[in-house]
Amino acid sequence: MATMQDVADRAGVSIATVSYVVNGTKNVSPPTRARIEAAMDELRYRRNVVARALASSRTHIVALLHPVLGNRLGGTVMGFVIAASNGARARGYDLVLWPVEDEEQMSHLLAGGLVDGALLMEVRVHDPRVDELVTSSVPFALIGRTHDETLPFVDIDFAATIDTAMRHLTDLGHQAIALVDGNDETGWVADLGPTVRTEAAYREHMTAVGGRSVVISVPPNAAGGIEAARRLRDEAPEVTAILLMNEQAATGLVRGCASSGAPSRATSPSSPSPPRSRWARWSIPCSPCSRRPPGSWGSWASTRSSISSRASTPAAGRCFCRARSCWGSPRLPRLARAPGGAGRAPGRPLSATDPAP
Amino acid sequence: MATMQDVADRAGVSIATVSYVVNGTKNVSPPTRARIEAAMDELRYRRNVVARALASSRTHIVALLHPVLGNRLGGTVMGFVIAASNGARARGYDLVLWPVEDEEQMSHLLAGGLVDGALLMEVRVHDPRVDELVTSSVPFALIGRTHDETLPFVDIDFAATIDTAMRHLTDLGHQAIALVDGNDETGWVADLGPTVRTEAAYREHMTAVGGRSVVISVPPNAAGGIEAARRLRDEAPEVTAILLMNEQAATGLVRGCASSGAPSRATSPSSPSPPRSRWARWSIPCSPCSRRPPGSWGSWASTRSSISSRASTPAAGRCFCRARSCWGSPRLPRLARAPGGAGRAPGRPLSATDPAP
DNA sequence: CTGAAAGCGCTTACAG
DNA sequence: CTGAAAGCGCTTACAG
Repeated sequence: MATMQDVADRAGVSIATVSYVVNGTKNVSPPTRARIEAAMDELRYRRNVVARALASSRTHIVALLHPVLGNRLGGTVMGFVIAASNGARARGYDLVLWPVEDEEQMSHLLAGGLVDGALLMEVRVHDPRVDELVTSSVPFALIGRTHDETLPFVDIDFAATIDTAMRHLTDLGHQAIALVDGNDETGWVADLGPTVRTEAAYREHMTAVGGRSVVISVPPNAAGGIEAARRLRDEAPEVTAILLMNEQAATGLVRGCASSGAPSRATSPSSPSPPRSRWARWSIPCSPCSRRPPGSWGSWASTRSSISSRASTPAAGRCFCRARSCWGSPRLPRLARAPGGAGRAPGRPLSATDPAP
Repeated sequence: MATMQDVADRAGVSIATVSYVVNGTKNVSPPTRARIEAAMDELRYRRNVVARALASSRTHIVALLHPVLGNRLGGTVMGFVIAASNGARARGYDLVLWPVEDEEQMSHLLAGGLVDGALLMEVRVHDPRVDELVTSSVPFALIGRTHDETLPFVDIDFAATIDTAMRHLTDLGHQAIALVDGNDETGWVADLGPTVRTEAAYREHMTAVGGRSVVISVPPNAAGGIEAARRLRDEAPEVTAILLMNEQAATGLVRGCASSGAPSRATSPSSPSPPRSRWARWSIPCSPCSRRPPGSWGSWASTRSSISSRASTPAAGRCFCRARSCWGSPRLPRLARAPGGAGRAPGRPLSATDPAP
């Protein structure tokens, strides 16, 4: 692999000049530049990013920290990943997805000086990884937020999401509405921002309308969904509609509800018999709702904000899962001007134009 | 951030000695070691991995290259990711997921000297990224394989998968079996190893049994699935079972088939009317099959090898999607001894004990 | 067992 | 506009 010195030798210039044209840091006379570019082409020169990082204290890498969960990465997460990747590239950074198990591993990564900045996903309300991020001197932003909302973050507006969902269901005439959300043995899922905030918004809504809050928390998998269906039947038989904030449990939930009575076709004119089950018909609106034939199955696992309901009236193509989000929250610009001075102050958003420390 | 020199000063030793204890490269007398370790603790020393990488020519990072597709990352992919991550860590490496759009970006990454090795996913039969990998001097392995099977790879055994699937369906009495696989406007999906090899195995099987091959290739999304259902109805009405090699189209396919006739409960004793649709009942066996009540809905999007069939007889808890895989294929050891000599020869599998070039 | 020193491949004030 | 030189924070033969 050709080095910058090789290029300099071949072009008959100093290594500094080569650096100037490679980085565009200084003006170089056209003839000199041409010689250097020719030499680079001939030698197939590629700058060594490790050496550059050491000399400049900038790696131009942003890490997207994601916990190593067994789960697949859903559409919502991938949306963030792709947007972050594009955003990084547009600013001259590379975005890498870094699977980290705990704050210990994170600390190792951050202290190593290998990343210029970090993005954290699957943020919990009380998250030791965020503490680690704060103590590190690496600029960061959260995708999701902790209880401390002064930290830089972007997040989905769960209150608005719940609001939209509840309005839909009450418009359909539902009053006894349950929330099924996530839980696991470690408490990890229960403390996730989306879980906590959805539940809070749901309870607040139910209290406001004078209804009873029914919250069923189950593991994020098919078995959890089945369990939720069973518990709903046993513990809250009055419930006619469900908000689902546990994508991985969706299939199990539907299956469980369906098997709690024989499925029927309530709206089919050729079926004179009445619905045999409370769960006669399920509708799970989702992103490509516009294409969804009314009353038919939606696409599974579309977004975390999927809403499932017993739609006694077909949903008629409305889409309920476009969660309003807080992108570009006023918090971000404010923190951008936050104190911290030069260098990589914690809590400061990334910027491609940051000076080297 | 404390430097190695700081630690050396504090412990009253040379920087070399600190390096020896940090890396365990040489024996250091217990008292000296103790002083150094104390100094490191007090200073909260963390070795700068960038400097180490430059000096040693090894970054201890392995990149898992994945194309930036809009799709979510399914269970199969995540299985590979997690296994690779654990494997890397066990050998003292960090595994990062690097989203790359094309071979151009890959070349940039590989030449930069930032990764010690690379793993490539979503391999196509003719894949320019693999050519780039071969020309680079970075050791690599493919997850999936191209037409050139002398390159180091691990892959699912698609022939065996199809064999198992076909046996299941023929055991159920099916003869007219169609394959629904993937396609897109760029031809990318159609050239994917899984697509190509599944289709080949399917056609071979059908030819062997004297049946007609029916292959429907549709985009990997819900609309594609609906399209497939329509085309099956129009172009191959004799088909009674389907192999699905297009996870993302699963929901659309089922929806499309269901709406091509009214759904019914063929096996329910309380329903005297005969099935109104050819697609009376669908069963999609999947990983957690053992938990699946016979004849009920499986979990969606479980593996690429999911098989959907019109199970006139309930599948009775058998699981058909544990694809046999080629992990530890004899190819790997052979290539491990392949020519290429010292350093990072192309085509040589990664090893934690590789000497620095 | 320990250390002095060269070197990894760049960047970047500072001079000219 | 161009270059000599120090320096980024380590590793690693080589000596002692």
